[in-house]
Amino acid sequence: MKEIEKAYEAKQFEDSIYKQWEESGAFTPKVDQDKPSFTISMPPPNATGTLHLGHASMLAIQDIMIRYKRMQGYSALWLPGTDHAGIATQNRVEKNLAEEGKSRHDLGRKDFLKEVDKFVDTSRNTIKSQIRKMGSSCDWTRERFTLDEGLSKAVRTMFTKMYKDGLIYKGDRIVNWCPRCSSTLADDEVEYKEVKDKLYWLKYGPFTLATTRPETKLGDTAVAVHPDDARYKEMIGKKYMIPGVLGDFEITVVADKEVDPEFGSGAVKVTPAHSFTDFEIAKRHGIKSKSVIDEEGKMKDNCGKYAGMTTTECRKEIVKDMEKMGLMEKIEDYDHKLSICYRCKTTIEPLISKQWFVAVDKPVIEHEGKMKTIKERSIEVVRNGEIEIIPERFNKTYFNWMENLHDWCISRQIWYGHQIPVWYCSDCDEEIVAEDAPSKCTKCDSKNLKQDPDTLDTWFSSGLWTFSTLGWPEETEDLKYFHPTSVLETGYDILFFWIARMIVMTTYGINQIPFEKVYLHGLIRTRDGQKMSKSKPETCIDPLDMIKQYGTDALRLSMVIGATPGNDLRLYEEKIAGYRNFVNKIWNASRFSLMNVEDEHLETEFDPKKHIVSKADKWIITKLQYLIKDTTENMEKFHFSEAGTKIYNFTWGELCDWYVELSKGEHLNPHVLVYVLKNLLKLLHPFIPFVTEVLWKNFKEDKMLIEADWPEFDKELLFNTEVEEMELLHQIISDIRSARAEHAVEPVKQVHAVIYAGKHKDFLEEKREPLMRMARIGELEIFEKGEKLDRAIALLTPHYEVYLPLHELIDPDKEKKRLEKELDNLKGFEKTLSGKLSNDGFLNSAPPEVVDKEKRRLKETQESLKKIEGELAHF
RNA sequence: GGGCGAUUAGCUCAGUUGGCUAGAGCACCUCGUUUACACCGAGGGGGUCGUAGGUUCGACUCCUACAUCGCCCACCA
Repeated sequence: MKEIEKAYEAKQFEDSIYKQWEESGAFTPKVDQDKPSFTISMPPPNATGTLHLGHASMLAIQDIMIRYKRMQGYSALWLPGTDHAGIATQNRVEKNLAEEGKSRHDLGRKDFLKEVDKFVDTSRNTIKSQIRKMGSSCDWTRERFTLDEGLSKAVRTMFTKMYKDGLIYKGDRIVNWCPRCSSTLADDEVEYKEVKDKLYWLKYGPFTLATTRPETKLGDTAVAVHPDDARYKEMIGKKYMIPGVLGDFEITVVADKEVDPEFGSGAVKVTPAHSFTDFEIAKRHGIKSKSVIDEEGKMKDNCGKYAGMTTTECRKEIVKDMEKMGLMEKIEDYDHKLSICYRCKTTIEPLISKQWFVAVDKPVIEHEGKMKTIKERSIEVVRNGEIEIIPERFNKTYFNWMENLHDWCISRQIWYGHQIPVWYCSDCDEEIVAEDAPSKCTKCDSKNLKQDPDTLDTWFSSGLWTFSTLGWPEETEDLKYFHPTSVLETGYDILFFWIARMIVMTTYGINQIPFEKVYLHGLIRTRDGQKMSKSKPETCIDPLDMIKQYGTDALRLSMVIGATPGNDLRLYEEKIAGYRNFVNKIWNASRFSLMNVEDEHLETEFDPKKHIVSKADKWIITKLQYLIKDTTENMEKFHFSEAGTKIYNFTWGELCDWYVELSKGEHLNPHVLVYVLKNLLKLLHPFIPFVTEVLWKNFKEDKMLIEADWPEFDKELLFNTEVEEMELLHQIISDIRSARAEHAVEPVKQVHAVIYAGKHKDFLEEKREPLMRMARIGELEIFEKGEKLDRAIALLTPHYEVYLPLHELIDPDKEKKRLEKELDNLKGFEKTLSGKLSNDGFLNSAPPEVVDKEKRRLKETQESLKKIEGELAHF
């Protein structure tokens, strides 16, 4: 007999349980050649972030996978870490400085970075403790940070390797420039915003042409037309002087297929320095470029009176001036998409600048005797199934993105991050690339060396994540044993940002795939499908707040059940509360059991031959076996929602509603109760680790649940005959309860029941006790068969007939109506079935077992029909 | 412009290679202090499965269009 609290209070237990797990070493797998390994690299949250639902759901899903595999006997490693998130973090610190009226330039690079480190150190601890709150069973002894010693070394090593392979080059190229961040952005770091803008029609020498950016006219060097456009055929290749606000300037007319003759006037002004398309056109035709916008988004000195203005100011002025000069034909309203910075939403200025790039179309990887580009190799590993993406439909998205990949700009003009490992000699201009800072110039021995001031794109280091965290470039035991990792689990929103780059960097860098499977989860949304956004706090659910109120287990379940890979999930508080109720239900099922169990029951090992006694035992044991089978299969297929739902239904609908209820009478069998419960706790543990571990402590086991063995399906423990019988019992009880309610028989009232049970007579006789108790029967008579009773409720099925002779309590009209309704129902069913069975097509084409089933059902329906018709004849 | 997803009860969603008269949770209605749990129990109402065709003996499930909503990608100035 145990004393257990009436309700489960999560916050009383969670922190101490987590501590016990961590201290037990269960999170820290060993390199063990006798065991298979299972590895997940945790997508590193930003070091300065705080836990949001996105993290919470990823942690829940990954923890489920890891705990499951750990219980199955794998050496299961879940490697945690944090990302320095260069631009994001630097922005945060700069913002803090701005409040003190300072800029990063006031501090200088060295002191500014000290400031950032200080900030990161404290906020990293915040996110780490929040990861623990979710119950994440990750190995903190192997925790990494993208900017720590080892990873920085990995970054420099990879950069050097790529440089030597000619994969990294420096070039003047047009880039996405964020004037606010003062940095370049990769193509996929650019977002688009719908804006209502103007389309300006300019009188442009012999042309009229449309543009959204009249200020870039100052940088125009060409006009492009479609090669087949008859209107401009004569002009191709010629040069024209164009009148402008700063005087005439010269342009060349070029023909290019990119130009859409349908749009505007069919002629495009070309500003190679400030437009991606124009840059490409100019390159194709050998046109020079003229740069007129600087890195602060202001007009350059070569812009006369407009010099120093922002592009927006300049646009206003220049439009005014053009109108004065009669150069403006008309201005139309125009909707288009503006490129903005994904971090700060500032308008992007495309401009030409000297940057570092990764060449994606250069064949450098030797694979099966062929030289392949990183692009080709990255596509290949997914196409040939070495890497499997779940759900599969994202393959298409991945291929499409990869195929259209341009050279990747990896330099960023910020201070926080991995500084590019390139040094320039001030004396001889030599460029030295090295893993470690050189002490002197390799060419002229000069000690006047200056490191490239730029840092690397954050995704460069995260691209190495799966192997750099395991010790690369050292050939560590961990690396050999745990890599390639098993599953990479993350949101589909960073398929390109991160997953694609890991595939690129790993297949090239160490000639391995980074992971075997990619599991993509969806976004968590509000109840009405909105994105939760920080700018609208009322739409956000704070996971930490939910944990406080409902417990981590409830939160985890609410994010896993109902979620399918790649699809978004709507989450709301009632849902979490619902799963808190479930957690309490399992708590109370255990509480009931432990109240009815002695120490000896807990101490003896379960012996099916000795301990399985009743048909009820056989029924629940069989159901448990099927549950074990289903759950294992679903876990293997990553169907976590399905697995969770089935365990939920078993726990509530079968164990609690029936087996525990049966146990309140003469069927109490502590051995089976303990056996079922223990197995159930194991199955539930990956989903709701805390409550299951707390309960486990009552079962006198040496090991903690986290280290227990996953249950195995045992087909010796299937008792299908008993299952059928027990389900008949459930049916009778439910039927009687239903009939009582319909006739408004008070729940406390004990009724008289007569059952004609046919071949089930002995079985029901055996189950007399629960039948009477659970259906509230005072006097029960069971016969094989007998006469119909008058003034009684009649429950008529092919397997049994139940009469409840309630005499004066029965309203004959009501009973007649009830029977008629059922009759209608059955007649409809009969029609469907006999229709099917008189159809030759069905009989010939359907599989025999389906035909048999329908035949059986028709027979049963007809039997019921006959009985009810007979009954109705008496009214 | 291209691609993808969703559309099932008032709400949120299941429905696994086509085969019970379509299920669950929440909400709603009726009843309830029976040996864990009111974070509970018993019972109940509620759906022409977005629309229109097609394939099939049989379609929520497969195919084709369309509609609505949402997402992603793309250099239309």
